[in-house]
Amino acid sequence: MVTIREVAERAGVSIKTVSRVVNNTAEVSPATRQRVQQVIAELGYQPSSLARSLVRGKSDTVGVVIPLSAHFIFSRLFFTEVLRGIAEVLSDHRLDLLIYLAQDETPYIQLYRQRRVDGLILMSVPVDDPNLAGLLEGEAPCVFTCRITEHENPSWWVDADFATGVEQAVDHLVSLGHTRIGLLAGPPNLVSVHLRVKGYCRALAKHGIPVPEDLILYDDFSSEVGRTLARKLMEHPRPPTALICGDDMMALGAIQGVREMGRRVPEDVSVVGFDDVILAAYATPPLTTIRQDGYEKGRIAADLLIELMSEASHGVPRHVVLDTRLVVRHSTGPAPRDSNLDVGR
Amino acid sequence: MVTIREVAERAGVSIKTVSRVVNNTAEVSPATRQRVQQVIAELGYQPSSLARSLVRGKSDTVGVVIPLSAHFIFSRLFFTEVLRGIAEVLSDHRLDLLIYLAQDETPYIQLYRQRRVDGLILMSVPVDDPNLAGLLEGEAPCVFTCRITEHENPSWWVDADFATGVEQAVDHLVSLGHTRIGLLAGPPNLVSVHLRVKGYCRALAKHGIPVPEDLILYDDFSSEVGRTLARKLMEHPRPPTALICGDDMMALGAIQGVREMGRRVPEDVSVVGFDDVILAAYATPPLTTIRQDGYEKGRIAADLLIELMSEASHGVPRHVVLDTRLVVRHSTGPAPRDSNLDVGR
DNA sequence: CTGAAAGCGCTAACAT
DNA sequence: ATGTTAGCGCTTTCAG
Repeated sequence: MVTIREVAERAGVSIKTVSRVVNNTAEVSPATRQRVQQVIAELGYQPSSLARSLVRGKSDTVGVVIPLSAHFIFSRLFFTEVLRGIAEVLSDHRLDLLIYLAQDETPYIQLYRQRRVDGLILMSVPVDDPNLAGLLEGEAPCVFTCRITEHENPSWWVDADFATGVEQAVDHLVSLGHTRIGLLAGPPNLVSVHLRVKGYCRALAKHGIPVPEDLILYDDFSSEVGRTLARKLMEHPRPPTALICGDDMMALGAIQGVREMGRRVPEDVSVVGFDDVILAAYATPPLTTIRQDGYEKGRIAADLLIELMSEASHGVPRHVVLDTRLVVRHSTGPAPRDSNLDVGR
Repeated sequence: MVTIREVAERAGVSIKTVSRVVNNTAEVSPATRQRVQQVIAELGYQPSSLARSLVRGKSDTVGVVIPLSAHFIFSRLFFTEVLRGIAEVLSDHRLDLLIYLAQDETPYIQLYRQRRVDGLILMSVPVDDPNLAGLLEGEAPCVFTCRITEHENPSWWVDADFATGVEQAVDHLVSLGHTRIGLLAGPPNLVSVHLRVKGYCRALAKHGIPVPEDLILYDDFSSEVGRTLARKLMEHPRPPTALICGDDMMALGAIQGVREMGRRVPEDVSVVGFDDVILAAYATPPLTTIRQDGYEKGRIAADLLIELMSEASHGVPRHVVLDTRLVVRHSTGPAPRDSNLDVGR
């Protein structure tokens, strides 16, 4: 590896002068500058980012922590979109992006303690994450791409308005005549899942429909789980005529499960997804879903972190709530005529 | 930030002893060890990875270079699968993963020159990438997840057997009675695209079908392009009855384009994709496609790199060719009866 | 405009 | 078993 010292020797100057040329700092006589630059080119010298970071006390790297199993995350297309947003903004700011898969209970905060990164972006942190305590005490600059509690807290975050999103879905279904609406909410240790349930209850109440506790199911986001839960609900004595799912993969699985039980989508059962990942539009039938903009979420998360890192005083916590939007496609339709005849039984 | 010096002072030992405890090297008396460990815990000390890397001369980080626009890459689901494979293996080896978006002509090799990473994994490098020269001279340990030339060269790589993959597709279509088969190959600056064309020609020859040069189209992998090219081919005086596409997104777009021109899939036109990303199975109709295992590709790439980095002598170049497999779903069917009646006109 | 020296936080010889 | 001394490659005072 070519070092600054070799360049200095070869150019007949001190290392400091080379440093000045490289960093374009202070004035160096044009002649010297040119000579140094020439040697740099000849030798293919590149300053060691390690040494530089060490002395400057920052790594110019941001860690994106994915605190779930890799398989799980990468199969959630939505995260890919968030990642794209993050990657673009970071790249624009010449910040490097370190992906960190935090399996199990990895104390990923060490990434910062070790100064491997200057800040952290946390994707999908569950409420019971053991790192949360330290993070909330402001140990490291970090922003979350999800809320981590429903109460006020000093964290910086971007998140979608899940409650309103689900409410939009319920409104849509009710307008189609549905009154038995199931909810495959997602894993219970995510705030966003609570919010989905909250929106669901709020919307039903608004329409004067009692909340059917037995139609609210919790489990991981995955098509397999969606399939299983949908089958289960279809076996209910009074099965729902519509299903709202925590994410699109779950919805796709649910469609499959519904069909396996001999029902059609959307003629017999309507299905709504969440996220509007690329898959949704291409599905069979194209999926009605609640859109949240992952790319934008990622961009904002990165912007927030950059702002946070630049403040010496970690300022007042900021958070951004992103709107959701119902995208109506073909997995939802009018409630079947006779679906509510058995109400009185 | 807590440094080794503070720990040493507080524990009343030298920094070297602390170092020994942290690295579990040499023998330290149990009493001392325990005292030091206690202080470390109290102070929440974590060794600076920066300083450590600097002195050890390696960063324990691998760079994954994505030398195309972020949007393009992230919309190619296949890369997400490769990334998952890479991430898992790296994580198992306690190697960090740096994502680098190399827009335009970024000299990404500097990541290594600056010792920011110990090695590079390169995704989808076009033949005209200006960094290739340096890379092939062995400037940095690197492995490619694609071939970069069709000839022998000293690079390490994993890649799928594209030629055979497309050949499998042609065989399938011919067995269904198709003789006019179009190819939406992909961007012309990718070796894998040349190989697709090669397999296509080889297979047609095998079946005694002349190669229809005007049915081979080159352009980026994207559903939009797939749509446009498919429409174009449908306007051909003797349109193909089957389309083989360079990847699944392109195939999905092609299905759309075919439909827009008033033809049905697969009754009038059969469409085959490539990759078998998760989307393929959920599409309408479910897509017949040539499967390549991205996850495996990623894992192997990472394994190869780890092997390469551990060899002082950069050994003999290794490469791995992955099998492809035709997955028949519902986007392909028998050639329409009268499709070849106009052969003699 | 340029250089000498100190030191970022750590590890690795080489003592003791 | 433990400490001292040099650096790793760079930037930063502070002089010249």
